[in-house]
Amino acid sequence: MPEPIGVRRAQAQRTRSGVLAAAAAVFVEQGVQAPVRDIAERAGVGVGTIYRNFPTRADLVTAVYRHQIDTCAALAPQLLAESASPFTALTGWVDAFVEFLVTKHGLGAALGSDDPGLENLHALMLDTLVPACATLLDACAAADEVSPGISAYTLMRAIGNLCITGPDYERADAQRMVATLLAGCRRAA
Amino acid sequence: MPEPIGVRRAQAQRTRSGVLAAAAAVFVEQGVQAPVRDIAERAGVGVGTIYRNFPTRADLVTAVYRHQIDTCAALAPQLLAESASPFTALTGWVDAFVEFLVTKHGLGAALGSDDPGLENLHALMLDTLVPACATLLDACAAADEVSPGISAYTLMRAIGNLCITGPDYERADAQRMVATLLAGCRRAA
Amino acid sequence: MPEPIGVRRAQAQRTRSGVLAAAAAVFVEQGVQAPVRDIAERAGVGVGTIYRNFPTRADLVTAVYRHQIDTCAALAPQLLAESASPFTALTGWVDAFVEFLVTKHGLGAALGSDDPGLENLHALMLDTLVPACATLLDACAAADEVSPGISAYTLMRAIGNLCITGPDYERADAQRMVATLLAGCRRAA
Amino acid sequence: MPEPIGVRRAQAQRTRSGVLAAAAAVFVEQGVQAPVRDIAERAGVGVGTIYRNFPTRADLVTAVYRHQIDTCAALAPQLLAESASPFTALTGWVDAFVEFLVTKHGLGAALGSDDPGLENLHALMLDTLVPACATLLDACAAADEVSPGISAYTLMRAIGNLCITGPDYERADAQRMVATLLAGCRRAA
DNA sequence: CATGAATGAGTTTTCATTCAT
DNA sequence: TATGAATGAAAACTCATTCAT
Repeated sequence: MPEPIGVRRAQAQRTRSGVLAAAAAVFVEQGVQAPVRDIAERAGVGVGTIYRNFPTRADLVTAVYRHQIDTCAALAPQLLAESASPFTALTGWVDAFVEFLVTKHGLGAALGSDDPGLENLHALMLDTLVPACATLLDACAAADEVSPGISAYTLMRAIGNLCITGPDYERADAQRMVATLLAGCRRAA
Repeated sequence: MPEPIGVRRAQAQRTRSGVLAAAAAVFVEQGVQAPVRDIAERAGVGVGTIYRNFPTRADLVTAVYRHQIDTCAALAPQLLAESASPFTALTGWVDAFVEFLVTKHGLGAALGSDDPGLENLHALMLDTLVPACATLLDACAAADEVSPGISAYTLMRAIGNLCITGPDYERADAQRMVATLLAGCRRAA
Repeated sequence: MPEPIGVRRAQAQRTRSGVLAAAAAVFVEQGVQAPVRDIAERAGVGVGTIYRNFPTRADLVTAVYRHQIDTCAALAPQLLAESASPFTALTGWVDAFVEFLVTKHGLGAALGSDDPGLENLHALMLDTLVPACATLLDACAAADEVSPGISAYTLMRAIGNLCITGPDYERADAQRMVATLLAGCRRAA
Repeated sequence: MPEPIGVRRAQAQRTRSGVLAAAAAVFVEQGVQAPVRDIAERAGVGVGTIYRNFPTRADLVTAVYRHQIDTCAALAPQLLAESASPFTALTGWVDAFVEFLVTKHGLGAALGSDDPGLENLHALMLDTLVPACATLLDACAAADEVSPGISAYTLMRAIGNLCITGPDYERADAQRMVATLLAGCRRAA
């Protein structure tokens, strides 16, 4: 009774999705360094399955955040088109980015980490988020709203760092500091 | 003459200093979570010596940074007295703080960590650095140079985070972003 | 057919049994505080396997002795039914208990230990062996063959202690002393 | 200024006594396996001093208990002379022995241990306590008060074991069980 | 393809013991 | 002789990773 290939593939995809959802949840609770076993248990699969689908931890981390990263990137042109000024668009976009970061405990640290295994995530950022942010920054610079000397990458790393929360420095604090940083960018213009 | 205490004490002090130096170096390379054994090897001592002098990792981390923290704190009143304006003093102090942070890779992360073993370091900051910074912030607020809504603690955590460096986000980037953050504080005034 | 579960489970069971056998042997030689690594080596498994199957030392100790403890407990009602007098039944049961103890060097000490990790074993005794012994003691007391003032728990602890053997105080000595203790119980009646 | 030898020797003796007192106290609290450092701290000396005076742990343990052992041994002929019957003398002597054992937590276990380092203590028992006890036992046997088949050594080991106390099996329980054992000896006569 | 038992390297931590002073 | 800093072997425990089924 040879199974139709499509069924298998669909099942495999479901497994993969389950792992991603579990990993996302565990990352929120424990950070991206959480034990593989915890993720496997949460997903209801064996650890082997995790390793099959995501040979390295970075692969898993990357996959977990790829969709949200893409969504975030896509927001840039949309905001630019809708907003009254480029800086307003930038502000809106950064708000969304921050929201993304503070919801995923540990990702900020992951972005700032020099763990060689997290290169993929870095690459993903460089390839999608940085250009998106750069578009906005360039528009702001063109409108003379921010200094042209600030690179999108550096700004995003800074924002990523500011979003590393903890006791006595929580979500709201991170949001305020990022807003302050943006204000500093504008003033520099 | 049961013992020439002075000699022994001097030797012990030398050992202790050697451990501190080794730990500082290893922290720069590997962060404050570096294996105790690595520090012992670098210091040329047994692990037991580390544990004798610094029973917990936090004790070691704290000791490594205590002197510089104290120095940094002492700088605040001095700058306030010398500077043309409170904000200039604040800027100068933050420069020194950043210098301290970027030199000690991993300390920024340590400050932001919720690792229970790092409470001592937290306490040290709260007890010395935060009041020093608060003095400057209060002076700035009194001179209407910054918004009164920014707490010294939050600002320092933010600066600490901004100083988590890595590939493509290095010392100079951190310094620029901190300056931008400060500019944002001023603008808010 | 994602997995032939039965085979795996059987193998796991075999591993578990092997660990139990190895632990039993090592306990005889070194006592229940023997290094985990020694047990792992004797069993031909990694230490991780021990920890997987028996997260705490107490879990392992308990598992090693559970079967024999249950068997011993089950003997009590049987002997009571078969024997000419309650005291004869008690004597027979204590013989079996002693046999159990002297075969497992170190268990007597384990029973007497206040090591918090051995609570499980204590609990196991209290839940199974003590009631079994109490049944016999009560019957003896009812028949006026022993003094009613002796608690089953205390008697078993005493017997456990008497069974801590060593050079110049071996199995036969322990047996004789336990018999003497029992004789003392009877005399008190 | 050459010190008079006698002064030095007296000082050394004082040190030795202090160590013995400290060791006795620590043994009561932690058992004879207590860390050497704890004893040194309690005695207010360095660990080196302990090792100088008592190269092995057994030397220390033995020295700690030697005086009391001697005292206990000396009690035997005295009780035999004073008592109405040999068995009464034996009972009194055993009471004293038990008192000695239950006051020194861990000594009972030490007596029963096959730790090769505790041979000295064993030897001390064999040389002093066993003969003392044997005198009493022999007298009892001669008076037909106990069975002649019980060796003093075995009886003392048994008593030592019965005196290993712990939670739920305390001093009073040990005393009762020892009394029961003695009763058993008598009955056997 | 999925499973999860097994592995063992890596880390922390404790303490007996030594030895320079 | 006394000191106690230093040592390092020993033991516990964790978790990433492999692989037989």
